Amino acid sequence: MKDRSALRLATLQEALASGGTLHLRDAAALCGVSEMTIRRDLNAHPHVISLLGGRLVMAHTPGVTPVYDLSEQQASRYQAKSRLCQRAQRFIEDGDTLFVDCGSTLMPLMNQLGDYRELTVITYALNVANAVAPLPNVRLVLLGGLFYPASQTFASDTMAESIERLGINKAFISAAGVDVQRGVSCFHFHEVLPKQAAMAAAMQRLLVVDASKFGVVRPAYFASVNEFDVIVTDEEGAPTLLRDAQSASPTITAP
Amino acid sequence: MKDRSALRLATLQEALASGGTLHLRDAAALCGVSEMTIRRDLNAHPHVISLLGGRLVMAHTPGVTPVYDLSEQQASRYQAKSRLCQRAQRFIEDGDTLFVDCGSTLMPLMNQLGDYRELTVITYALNVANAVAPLPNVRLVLLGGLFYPASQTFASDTMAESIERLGINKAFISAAGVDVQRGVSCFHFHEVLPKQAAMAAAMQRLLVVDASKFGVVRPAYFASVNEFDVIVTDEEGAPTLLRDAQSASPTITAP
DNA sequence: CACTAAATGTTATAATTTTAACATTACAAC
DNA sequence: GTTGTAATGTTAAAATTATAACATTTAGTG
Repeated sequence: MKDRSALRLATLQEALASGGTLHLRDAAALCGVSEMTIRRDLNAHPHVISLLGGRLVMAHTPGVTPVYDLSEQQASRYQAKSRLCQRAQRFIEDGDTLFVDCGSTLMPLMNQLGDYRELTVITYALNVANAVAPLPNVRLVLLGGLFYPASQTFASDTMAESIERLGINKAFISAAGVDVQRGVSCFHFHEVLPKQAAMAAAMQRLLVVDASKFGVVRPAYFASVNEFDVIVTDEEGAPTLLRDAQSASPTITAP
Repeated sequence: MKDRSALRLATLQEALASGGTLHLRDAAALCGVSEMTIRRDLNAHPHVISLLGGRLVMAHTPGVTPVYDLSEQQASRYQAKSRLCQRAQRFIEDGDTLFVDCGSTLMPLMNQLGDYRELTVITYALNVANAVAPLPNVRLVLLGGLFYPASQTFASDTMAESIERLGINKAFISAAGVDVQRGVSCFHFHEVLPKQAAMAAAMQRLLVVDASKFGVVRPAYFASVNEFDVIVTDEEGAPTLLRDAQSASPTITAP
């Protein structure tokens, strides 16, 4: 008589598979049993569906597992990223076609895109695509290929040509390291090609990095500092720090 | 003094951006204000973050918006889809390279892919990609392009060539209508090319449809019934119903 | 500095969810 | 049928979360 429980779980799982939450009482009605039974089912298999304040959600849904490790320190870093994107946002105009790089730096920017009348976003990052997909005013172009979980991005041989064919207005590029002598770098080699292609195709190149990346060098080099038209950052010293050792001069935005 | 609220919201948004939930009390501590203030912030902007039983989650997280329309009738349909996919699953072998079509029909199948040792999934649907992305044993190839919200799929001119270059083992195709005379059809025209390309490239073509699609014709025709090697369905009468009017004979799986 | 209004905090109360304990029902073996 | 066991239902109490009302603080203004 253990099948019953499994069958109910399957029912609920399917009900939730298409996305959404289900109230405990609805779940009970759906299966024709009491709420208590559903609770017991869920307790027996906590990995499939989780109960969040009386509502059932798929356990593997990204964004359901609790976050424990939030120190004050991290909070301020989050705020920093948000402020960084607020500054970056000033460069966006209605009707723009934006290339949006991978990583978490530019995510706050995506949340602010709903305010515009019409935009086009081009990206090769799954998290960026997911953030933009629900926005009705944003046209989304995802550059596909083989998925790399580490960076949540796609990569393919033909991505460079695909990018060339697109009319990119502004390229928002993120980085894991920025050094005046050693250039701009990231962690993963498969990110290099799309970044370079986007920078080559774009009319304006904007590097968005918080101050913690300065003086850091990561394995995958992809550009020199003066290839960028604008550098959006959050450190006061940044302008002099960057301008010192170079002849060309990107606009540097910092408080 | 409205900036404060916005700043807190940004903080929380960033805290949640990496995925996870945050308890109301932690959120309050994080921002250095009372829980009540966080509640008020959230109420003012209900579209960014939603409060689920005392926990904050990103509102756009797939699987957080409530499901309202779950009648008994639909419950049985969900079960039907699940059973359908259980039957379809029998055709999957370890090491396979699968093309997975768009729509909700094949979603239950994605939840069962974690059981295999190694698989490759090729798709042009965002919801399929999101379901598969977290699985460590599945290699994901997403066919990119312009995003069509109605079907959660991508489309591009070069998709057909991209598919040709891939070694597809089995193509799992879904449909919105199946008629012996008028063929197999779907709602959106931009789905036709990828479906046809996948069918052409695949070694085995499997049509997965529940019985409610029989005798239905939808705007976009993409194949005739006998182009499929296998038809996975859930109606008892299906085998005779389909085999009657055709000379070629796909294997038809039904209870 | 006083004054106003908005923002935030505090508290009590209401509503909801969770837990636990015990009652009932359904099923299987004899 | 009887009996035993597992599954499910019911109910009350505990814990948590949501709401509302009012108190307090804060920022801006003349």
